[in-house]
Amino acid sequence: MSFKQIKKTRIYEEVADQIQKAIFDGELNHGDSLPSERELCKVFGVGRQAIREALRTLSVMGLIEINPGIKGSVVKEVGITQYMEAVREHLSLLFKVGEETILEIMEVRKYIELGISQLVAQNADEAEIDDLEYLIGEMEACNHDIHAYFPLGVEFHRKLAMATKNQVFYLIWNILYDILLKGYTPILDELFPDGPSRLIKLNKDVLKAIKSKDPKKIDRAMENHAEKEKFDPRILVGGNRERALSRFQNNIKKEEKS
Amino acid sequence: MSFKQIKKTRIYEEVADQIQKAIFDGELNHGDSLPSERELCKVFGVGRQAIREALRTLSVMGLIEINPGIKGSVVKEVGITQYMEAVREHLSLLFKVGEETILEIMEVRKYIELGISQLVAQNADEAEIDDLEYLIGEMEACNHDIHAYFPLGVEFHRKLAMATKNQVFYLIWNILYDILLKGYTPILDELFPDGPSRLIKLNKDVLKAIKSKDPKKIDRAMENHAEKEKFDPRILVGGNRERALSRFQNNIKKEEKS
DNA sequence: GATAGGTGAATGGTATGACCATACTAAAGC
DNA sequence: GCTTTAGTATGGTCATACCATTCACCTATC
Repeated sequence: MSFKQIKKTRIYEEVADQIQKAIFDGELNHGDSLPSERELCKVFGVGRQAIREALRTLSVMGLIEINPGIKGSVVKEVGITQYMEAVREHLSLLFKVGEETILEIMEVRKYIELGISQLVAQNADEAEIDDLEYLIGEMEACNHDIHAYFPLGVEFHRKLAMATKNQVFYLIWNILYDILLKGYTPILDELFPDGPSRLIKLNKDVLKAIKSKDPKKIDRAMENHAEKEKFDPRILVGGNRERALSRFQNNIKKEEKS
Repeated sequence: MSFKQIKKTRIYEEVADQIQKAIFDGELNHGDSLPSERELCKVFGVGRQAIREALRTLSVMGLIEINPGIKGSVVKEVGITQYMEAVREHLSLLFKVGEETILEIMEVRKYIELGISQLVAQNADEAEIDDLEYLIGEMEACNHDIHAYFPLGVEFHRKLAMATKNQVFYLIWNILYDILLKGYTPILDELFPDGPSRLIKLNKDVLKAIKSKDPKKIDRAMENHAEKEKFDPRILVGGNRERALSRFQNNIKKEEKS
């Protein structure tokens, strides 16, 4: 025997569900206007408060856009892109990033960036590759200023993510970077006291591997990149911050000697 | 010269922002009760409707829980886990999955699962490995029934994702699978008319590679797995559906001969 | 004394009606 | 023809009233 939910006590939910369904079923399409609140009251036979709360939830979910004035509520474009954008906005506000989360994100990023590089090798056109080369040039121009370099470095990887022509990759990359950058940015000087030259070289190696179109070379270059950019997340979020930081810097020096 | 926003015309937004800020700043913690709506009216000096809409948005965003009755509104636990869960719920309802999206998700999944497997090799304890072995046994027990096999197959990969001990991997995996499964499930018979034995073997190979703890073997096994499970997304979403399906089945036959 | 059941107070959910601020529209004035 | 102005429909807000649910407390019964 299986019983069903008797009823949905909350009217605004019922209203929201019906409108949502209409959107998914294609009865309401991107750009269409919804009836005004007062009309919806009549249509659904409920009070305006209920309608308003329903519309409010749909708005927060990113399905509709509520405009004051005569324009009213219109159905927004829905797709993974729009939704993920909304996610990203919220997410960057949303939570306190802990030590473990940073580390976990770094691990995931490693494989995401690996996938991105492989796809770029397959899908990028020449203009995009040229763009990337140009960026590397820009990086070298600001040789010893880590603050000038950093946005370029991020842009380089963002362009890579875009050149995959795969929006899911691009969006996941965005989400992960949003979180990581919040941590990186304030401590650039501490992390890279010797300037960006090391990082620039890593990027160059990655691009070179991509241009070779040899999956194995890309694997190696990305592995190296991930390895050398990784640092102890305690640098960001406390714990044995000092120790972690000096260990990281020692590692860099060792690398450079070898 | 840089001017700032003059004012926020919408009161409910202002209220929502303030409460949200209080939550992030730790003034309101997980489990705390918010004042009742009528009290909040007095505190903010606004009408109840504004308060309600503010609470509604916070509720949709997953920050608070609104309980009818004397309990009132309480602050929910916020973290990447909770947030991603909310995302997942919405996402699975949210959009029409197109041909390209499916293909893109498959590409991303390939690298996510690769990362998962590598991490599992590093982090899984024996009990978890035993669990996975047991699942393989279960799969073999339902040898020719693809419908009996399928949930086990999904569970196998879910357990893998969990055994990474990395929640970000787990959550991304969940999101991607939610979307893919909506497509797979209704067409199992067409996709795998010869039953699940092929798939079981792939899973066995993956587990074996993980147990070897050899990153290269894992790479190879996952590459193989991704390659052989991949099918033309047109099977799911139209287009040259018939052609795509028969091509997929021919590929299977070729494999089996070789 | 312990348990079952009732009672009331506080809460969120809904309805109604009024008014405001905004944005567009169309008529009026130049 | 252009600018200005008044009108109108919309979402945003407030106030009030009442309903439904929940929980805590009290009472009555065993």
